Amino acid sequence: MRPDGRSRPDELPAASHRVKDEIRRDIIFGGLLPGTRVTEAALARKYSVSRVPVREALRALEAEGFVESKPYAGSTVSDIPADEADDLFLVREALEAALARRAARRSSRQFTEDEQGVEWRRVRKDLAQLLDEGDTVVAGEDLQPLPELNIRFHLGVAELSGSASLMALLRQISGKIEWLYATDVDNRGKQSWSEHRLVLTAIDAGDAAEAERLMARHVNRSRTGYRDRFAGGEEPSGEDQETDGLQGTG
Amino acid sequence: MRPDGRSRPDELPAASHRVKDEIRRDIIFGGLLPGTRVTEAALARKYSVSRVPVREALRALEAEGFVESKPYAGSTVSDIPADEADDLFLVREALEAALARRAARRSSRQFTEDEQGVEWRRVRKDLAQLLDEGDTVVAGEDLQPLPELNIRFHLGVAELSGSASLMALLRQISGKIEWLYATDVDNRGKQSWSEHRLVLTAIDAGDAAEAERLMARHVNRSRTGYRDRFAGGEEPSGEDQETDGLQGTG
DNA sequence: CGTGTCACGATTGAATACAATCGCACGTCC
DNA sequence: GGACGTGCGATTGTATTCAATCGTGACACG
Repeated sequence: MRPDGRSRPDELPAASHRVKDEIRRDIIFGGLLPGTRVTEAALARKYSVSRVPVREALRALEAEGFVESKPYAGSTVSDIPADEADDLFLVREALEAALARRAARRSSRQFTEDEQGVEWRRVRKDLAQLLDEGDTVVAGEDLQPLPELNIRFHLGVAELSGSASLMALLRQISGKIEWLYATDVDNRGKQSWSEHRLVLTAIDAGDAAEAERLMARHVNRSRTGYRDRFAGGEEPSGEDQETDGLQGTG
Repeated sequence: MRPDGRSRPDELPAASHRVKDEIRRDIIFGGLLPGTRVTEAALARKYSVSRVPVREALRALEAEGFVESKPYAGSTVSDIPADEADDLFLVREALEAALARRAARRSSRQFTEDEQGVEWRRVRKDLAQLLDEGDTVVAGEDLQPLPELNIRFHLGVAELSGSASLMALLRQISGKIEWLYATDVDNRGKQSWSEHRLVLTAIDAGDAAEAERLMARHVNRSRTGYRDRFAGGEEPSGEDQETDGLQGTG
């Protein structure tokens, strides 16, 4: 599934893209904390490239919202206000529900038309391996690799959906969320991971409605889990119905 | 409100950013059709800069999903499959509902703390002018400038929300949607625009729930309008409830 | 002592120069 | 005649170089 971002196996990652992924990874998991200023020269030295690919990476990350830049003032790692977490989760729920639904629908169509089916099967196979890998981690002590596996799973489902636009959106949102509470993996990790297999099963069965429902529930549980743990119910935004529910007047 | 992206009035746009906005604008409104290959040299000539800022702009637009690049193969304007439209609308609804709610909540707090209130008032004032401008356009014959005004309004609300992350998400989604059916402005334009004033009124009143509801309804009407006009009900995704509705089990 | 000005180092923005890669037409060989 | 290898033009990727700007600290002045 190549959850690293690019999907073609034949393309060697240009330094610009490689650096971009590295920096983003450092931001989400590693030590690059919000607010820290990152200079192009330092990044260039760190990744053994010139400043040009670093600049391109920073522009891309700026568009993704992971860094903020001002002309002639440099770039700093942007910080996520914790009070945005709940909203991010709400958006993510709508997004991932759509992705799971599309993936399931595509799965049921995949057997007839053999076009690009090889690609689909490859991603599906990688996802299976990913699930097993995650199970091994969950069974062990050190849950530290779980957040990254989590992102890779969700991006894998997104890739199954076949929608590049929606997948790009997910990369932003899931990255931000994982970034927000990678520390909480000890609590939600085990149960949350087990839900992934359910979602994938529904996708395999081609049950779009079920896949959508399970994924929405999965994300929603993460949201409430996060809120109960960190925010402590600070956002009385209508709580459990994330949209108004009355519609169709148009 | 400076819906062009940068919010500080004191910063002069770097060529990289300027070119980025220009290209994106050309993609959404202008003549850059999906699938067309764009070479760096041509863009550099067109905007009278060197290739470097063009490359940075392309990397940013690639991250935003407006162009696709492969190493040593160049960049092409990405195309939005029409069948993603409905999902984009669903995500946008959740996103804009959150943005409107945040804006309203922030509005009610704005009078006490005078911090950055000047910024808020500036954006609010620009929005008022924008509404009037749009009304003038709607009253006239040529509705062509309406899509851009539409984006600017929604980005303005996003700016009122105070959340940079969510605003970045909106820039992608709203751009894509406006890109999808800027042609349909003749149909939905007039009524859709009138709804903007309602939303802004609710925000001014600080009524978070009402602002959220109105914005969600506004986006939802756009969605159904688009679906009835273009897709013709090809997506039986549960229709009018965009999420499962059962939650809170976690 | 506070304040405004200015010069300098550091850093970013952009342009030019060079290297690497791809697509394609041409030619050769079977 | 067709398949395959090759050379060249075009384009992208990267490095180097230079220009523009910002922040800061010293210093003179009121």
